[in-house]
Amino acid sequence: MNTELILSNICKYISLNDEEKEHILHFLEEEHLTKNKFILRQGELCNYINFVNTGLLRAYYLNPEGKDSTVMFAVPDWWITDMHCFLNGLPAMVNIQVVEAGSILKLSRENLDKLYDDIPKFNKFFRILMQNAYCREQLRIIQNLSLPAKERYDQFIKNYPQIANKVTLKQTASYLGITPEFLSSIRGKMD
Amino acid sequence: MNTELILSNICKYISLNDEEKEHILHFLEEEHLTKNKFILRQGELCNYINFVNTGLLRAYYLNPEGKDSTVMFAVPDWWITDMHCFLNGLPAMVNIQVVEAGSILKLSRENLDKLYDDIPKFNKFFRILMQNAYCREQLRIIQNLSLPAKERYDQFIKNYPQIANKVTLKQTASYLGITPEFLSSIRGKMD
DNA sequence: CTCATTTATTAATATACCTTATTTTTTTTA
DNA sequence: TAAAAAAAATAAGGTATATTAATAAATGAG
Repeated sequence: MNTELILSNICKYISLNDEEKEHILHFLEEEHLTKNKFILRQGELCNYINFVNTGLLRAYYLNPEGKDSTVMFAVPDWWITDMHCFLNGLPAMVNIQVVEAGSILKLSRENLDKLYDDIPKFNKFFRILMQNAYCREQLRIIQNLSLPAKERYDQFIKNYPQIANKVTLKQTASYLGITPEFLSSIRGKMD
Repeated sequence: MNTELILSNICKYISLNDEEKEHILHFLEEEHLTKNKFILRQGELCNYINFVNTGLLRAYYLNPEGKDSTVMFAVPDWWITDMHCFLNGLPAMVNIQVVEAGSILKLSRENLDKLYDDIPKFNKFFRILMQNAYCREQLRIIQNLSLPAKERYDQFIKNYPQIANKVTLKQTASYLGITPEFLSSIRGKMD
C-alpha cells in the first residue's frame, strides 16, 4: 500500500507523529481500479470517502432524462465521495466512475468517526479540507453564473490542465454544462 | 447583544459549558444594519465571518460588464462571508449587502484562530459548518447543470420559502442565473 | 489486425434565454 | 399625499446553446 501521498496530504495541514500516522493508515483500505469501474452508483449507500493515489475519477449525476452532469473530477492527491450522502449515510445522488485506471485509499464513515475521537486534531484537518472544497464550489458557482460557455472552458483548461488533457470532450462538456456538439464548435473557433 | 441564537447554533454541533460560552461571546462584535448597507465590498479585505441574528443579507458578484450574480442569501441563524477571502486574508470577490434591516454578530479571523486554540472542539463545529456549506453548494451546482430555469425556480421557492418571499424578483433571477425579464415570464406562465 | 463501438466533427434547424424598449405597478421619499 | 424612483410585467427581435442527423476519426474487443 502506497501511503506517502496521503500522509503528505494530511501533514500539509496538521502535524502527526509516527504513532498517529500508523493509527490512520490502519483505518485505510486500498483498492485497485480498472478503467470504467464504478466505485459508487446512484442509489447505493455511500460508505466511503476516497483518496486518489493514482489514476483519475469522475463523479456525475444522471438525471431522469439521461442527461449526464459532471460534479467533479479527482486526480492523485484529491479526495472524492458523495459528501452529503457519505456524511449522512444516505443513498448516493451521483455515480463515481474510473476514467483512468489507478488506485485509491478508502476510509469508511465509521473509521473516520473513530479518527475524530482518537486523534482530535483530525477535526482540524477535515475542517480545512471542507473549507477548500466549499471555496472551490463557490467559485465554480460564480463562474457558472457569470461567464459564457467559452470562458468557462478557458478557465477549466487554465485551472485544471492535468484534468483537461485526460478527459474526453464529452466529459468536459458535461462538467461545463453544455453539449459535446457545442463544445466542439467552441474549440473549432479557437485560434 | 442578543446571544441566544448563536449559542444554540453552535450547540447544535458541540456542547459548551458556561465558561466556554462566555469566552466565545467575548470575541463577537454586534453590528446593526440598515437596509442597503454594504458590510463588504469587492476589493476590500474580508476580515469577518458574520452570523445573522435578524434581517436578510445577500452576497453577490458584479462582473466587469456589470452583471450581478447572487452567490448566497443569509437569513437569521446563518453564517455569511466571502469564505475564500476571509480564510486567506484576501480582497473580497463579492459584495455583501443588507436586503432587510437587522443585526449581525461579527467574528474576526484573528479571534476565530484564537477560538481554535482556546477551545479545540471549535474545529469540530467549524468542520460541520463547512461540510454543510460544501454539500449545499454541490447540490446547487448539480441543479444548475441539470435543470432548466423554471425547475430551478421551483426548487428555490420550495427549499427556501422564507427567502423567496422576501427578496425581489430581480434578486431571485440573479440567484438563478437568468434575467429578471425571463423570470417574470416564467412566473406569468405558472398556473 | 479488423470489425464494432464510442467519440468527435460538422451542419441545419429549433429553442431557451437575452436584449432592448415601453408600460404598469410598487416602493421610497420629500 | 404626491412626486420620484425602483421594480415588475409585457412584447418584439436577437443570440447562445440545444437537438437531430450524418460523417469521420479514434478506440477497444475479439
